[in-house]
Amino acid sequence: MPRAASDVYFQLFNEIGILEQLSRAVLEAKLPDGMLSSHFGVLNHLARLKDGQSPNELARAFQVPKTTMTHTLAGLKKNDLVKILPHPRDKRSKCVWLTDKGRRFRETAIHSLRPDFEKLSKQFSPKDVKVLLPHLEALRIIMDAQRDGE
Amino acid sequence: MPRAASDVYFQLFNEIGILEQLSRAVLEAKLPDGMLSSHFGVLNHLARLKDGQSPNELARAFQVPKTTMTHTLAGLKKNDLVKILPHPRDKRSKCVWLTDKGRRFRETAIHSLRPDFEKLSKQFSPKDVKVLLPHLEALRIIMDAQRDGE
DNA sequence: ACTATATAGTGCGATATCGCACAAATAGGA
DNA sequence: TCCTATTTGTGCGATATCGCACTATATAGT
Repeated sequence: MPRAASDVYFQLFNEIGILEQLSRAVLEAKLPDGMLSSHFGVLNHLARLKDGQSPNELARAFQVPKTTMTHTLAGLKKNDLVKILPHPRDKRSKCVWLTDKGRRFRETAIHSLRPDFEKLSKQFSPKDVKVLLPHLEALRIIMDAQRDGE
Repeated sequence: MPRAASDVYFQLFNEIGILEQLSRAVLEAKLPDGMLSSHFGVLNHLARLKDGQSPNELARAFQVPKTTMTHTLAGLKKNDLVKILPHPRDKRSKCVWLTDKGRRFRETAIHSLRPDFEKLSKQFSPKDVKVLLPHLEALRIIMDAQRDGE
């Protein structure tokens, strides 16, 4: 692979990294005190896809060590945002479920971001987003698959 | 702003967040032992833009508390990847410069990512990247400006 | 010049994240 | 069945990150 090609990939992930920093700051500014983007991320994941997943599945989904997920889940559980039940068949494992409070919390957090999106939309329209989004999704799906692949 | 519009922005940043997790894992897998993406990020920033910046400027660039940057820079300095000199005029401030070792380290790290990019390119070509990159840059510039703006 | 305010960097304690190692349970093969 | 290897979650200690408060310096207003 020629250097120029390698460089564009590097640039791509550099931009993604910067954008993540910026958007995380916007999100965390809206979250209540002890709440971190890692907590919100788990709530959002459970709500978007499905809850009842195991801590281990969550750890792999977030590319984070199991111990970190144990800790994050403990925080969510302490605030009654999730409930953690034993797995019905596998006695090693557990299942993480959203509580009603957890669902409401996520909804509220998303809602509170609307003014930020509103402001952004004046310079970067929803149509611009709709152009961008499919490409990002495609890239994400590919990278996700390559990760599982080995 | 209608809910549907708000949702696409949320989706956008969700994808960006996931992609950042995935790419950070790829990078950190290639970094030597005590080295973290936060360290590499600073080296890369100093190399891409310009070195000689103050710890405070770096902290603001990375959206991170000053104390965190102090700590990160201490780690880089300990490994002779940066040198930290007093600011010539402002006695409160300091200037962070890359050492030759720091520059080489960054080059090596970037080089070591080439096989990963190579693999990715089979499903997501450099041309695909070139379509994506300008949109991301535009968004990043806008968000960066809005952040400074207030 | 003097005072009040703002800014740069850091020490300190709290929390988050990580790597290692382990116990309990499961899965797979002889 | 029995033995081994794998998987799941967690305790523990180390490092990273964060918020608060403080010192030293610089800036602004008078």
